[in-house]
Amino acid sequence: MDSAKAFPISRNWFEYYRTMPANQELPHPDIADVALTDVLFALSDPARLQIVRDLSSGPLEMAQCGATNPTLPKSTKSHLMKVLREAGVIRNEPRGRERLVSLRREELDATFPGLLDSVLGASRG
Amino acid sequence: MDSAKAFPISRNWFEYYRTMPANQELPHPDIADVALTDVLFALSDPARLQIVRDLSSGPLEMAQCGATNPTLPKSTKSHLMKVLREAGVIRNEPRGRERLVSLRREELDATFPGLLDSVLGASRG
DNA sequence: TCCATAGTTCGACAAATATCGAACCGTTGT
DNA sequence: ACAACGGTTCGATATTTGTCGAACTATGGA
Repeated sequence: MDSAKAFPISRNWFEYYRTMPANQELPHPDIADVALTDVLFALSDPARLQIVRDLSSGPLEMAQCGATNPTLPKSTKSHLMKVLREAGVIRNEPRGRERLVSLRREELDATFPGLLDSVLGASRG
Repeated sequence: MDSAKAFPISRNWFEYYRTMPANQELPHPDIADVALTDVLFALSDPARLQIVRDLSSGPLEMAQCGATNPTLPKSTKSHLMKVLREAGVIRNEPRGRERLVSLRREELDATFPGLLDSVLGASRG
């Protein structure tokens, strides 16, 4: 009876292992499937935009990304990454215990020419 | 006592005339006060982006803007315009009984070089 | 003078997003 | 082995944003 307690809230073994993968491959959308409005929305949040700026000079391990915001709860940060990832803006791949995050720059440039450049080039936030 | 009924819901004369101007000047933000994220957010909605595209070839009277969406309630449309206006993307000025809507292209280009071009140039939505 | 028109604001409600602790897992160092 | 670490997912809650009818107004024309 307490076997239910062994697994997370109201979830069987199958669903459990299907929905709780840590440090595993995360789904990335095909760039052909992302809409311009998705990208614009992902970039429209200051915290997310800051992450993108941090990544503009190269890939980073996730820990160094929001270095500007050291008190940011990790679940929140993870969520920001998720929005960016699902919008096709960043790639997030497991690297041992950590995760390497990078901009999907080439793909974005090919699909939305000049967009990332103008956003990153803007002096004001 | 029924003088209260003469004016809209629970509002005195002063507030009434302060908050209910139709076909009057609407406030436009100084371009120096708009953040990049505000612009990106305004453009991140398909309906709003469509309006911006409609305006890319020149000012339009409001009625011709969302011509793609003829069933759109006017209050909704007005709201879309408000978001774009408050983000500094469009100008909305009274023109007799109607309103002339236009892109604040020069100002935006000067402040966020290349942004509008890349967004309008994108083939995909 | 009166009416139809274009468009804003309000107000209430619906839907999408954000926030963050708790639970959890694989990796790595000890 | 095992505990600390980095990071995701869940679930609940708070906040923002979207939707749209109703009320309202100035304008322009009949």
